[in-house]
Amino acid sequence: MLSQIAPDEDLVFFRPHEFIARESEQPAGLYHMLEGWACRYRTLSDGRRQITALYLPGDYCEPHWALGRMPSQPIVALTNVRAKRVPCQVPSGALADHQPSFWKSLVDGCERQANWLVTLGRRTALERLSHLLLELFERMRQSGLAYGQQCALPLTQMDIADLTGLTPVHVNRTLQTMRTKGLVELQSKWLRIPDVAALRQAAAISQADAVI
Amino acid sequence: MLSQIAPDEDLVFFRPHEFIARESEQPAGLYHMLEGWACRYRTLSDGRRQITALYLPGDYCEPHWALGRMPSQPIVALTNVRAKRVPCQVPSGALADHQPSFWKSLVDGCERQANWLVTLGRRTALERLSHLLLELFERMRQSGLAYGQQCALPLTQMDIADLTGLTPVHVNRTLQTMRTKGLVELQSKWLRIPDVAALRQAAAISQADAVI
DNA sequence: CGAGAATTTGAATCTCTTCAATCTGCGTGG
DNA sequence: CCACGCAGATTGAAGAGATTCAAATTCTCG
Repeated sequence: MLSQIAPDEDLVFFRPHEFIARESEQPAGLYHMLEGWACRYRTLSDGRRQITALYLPGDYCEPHWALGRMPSQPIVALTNVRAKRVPCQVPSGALADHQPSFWKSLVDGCERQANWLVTLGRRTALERLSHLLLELFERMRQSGLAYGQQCALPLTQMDIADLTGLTPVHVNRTLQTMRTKGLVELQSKWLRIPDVAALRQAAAISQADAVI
Repeated sequence: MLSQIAPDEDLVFFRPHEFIARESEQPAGLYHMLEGWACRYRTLSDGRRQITALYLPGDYCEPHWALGRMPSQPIVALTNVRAKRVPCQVPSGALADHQPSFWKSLVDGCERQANWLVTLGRRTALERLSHLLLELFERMRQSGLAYGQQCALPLTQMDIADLTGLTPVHVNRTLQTMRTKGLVELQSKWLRIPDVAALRQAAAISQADAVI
């Protein structure tokens, strides 16, 4: 009984590169991200890697587990991560008030994936990077973690390459093009978007579309 | 009362190219596919198109709608489609026996998308086509619609291009390479896979991985 | 301050795209 | 029954975007 209500009982921490979940291993619970970033990915036998999801503060990692699934792709922390662990089931009982954010997390994740399929399948390098930076800024903003037109972005260019399906070298070159055009300022893990409308145009997103 | 139990009341049909759902328009219901194929897609302003989901017999189109979402991408029939329309909510009451297949459809769709992110982001044309054909064959097989090592595949090369993020021309050339190598036989909307193991290898899928 | 990680730069190469033309299969109508 | 028309499939040649490999530079942190 006591263990059920002790608040720090379910607080967990991860260090960068530490596994939060391994493929086909029952996770210890569902993680409600409080701080830090994590990602889901797959590595092919020859080393090619693709990141398939990014978990930011406020996200559930990973809603599917509550529907009786095991992780089909590993998840690692990208930064220091602080999270609340909750039982691997759809929030109910005392946690029932979490239901809305749980379902939102699940469906948002699905829709983001559908959008990324379009980006990876049909957009150019410049469009992919624009799309990624817009999405991340918007997600940070919605979590109250953006300050004006800037926010933290704790990814290396290699992480960005694995997100966008490009090589690190090409990410670097394209980022420089974008800086030259005044589309973004990105340095030392900090992102600034001087003109959101211009970046949206570069992302080949019609003004009407949602970013996330 | 009567209308609730009349069995053909909820049977609906669509013709090729007919919209099953439009972006941001409340759909008439959830469609449980009985026969035929449909797809979800997005078109960019300059005409580039990416298909983001394929609905085959047995699939729910589209589980998200039951969780209070509107379609974020349009859905059209690719062939003649016969489907059962059910209310836009998680199956309950008299339909409660559909719950397992409903949740499975939802999570399977998510996992397929995650796999496709890897394919679009990191795999070559030959690997993408191999992956697509394997997935489709496996899904048809699980629905009892495969015969030995063959099944129907009612897609044009242009559809395949929009699924794999390639151009129709390149799909054509790559398909010929695959035919030459004896990896597939594909003609007049009919697919035959002489050697599944060989095709899996071509898809850069380790033998342990699931296809879908 | 030193060492490893991350970023930047250059040159050559390759995969895939683009544009254009031709060929094939098939249903319709004369 | 054959001609026509059209969508889909096929082929060729040239070009663009991204990759690869290698090396140099800068950053970050212990």
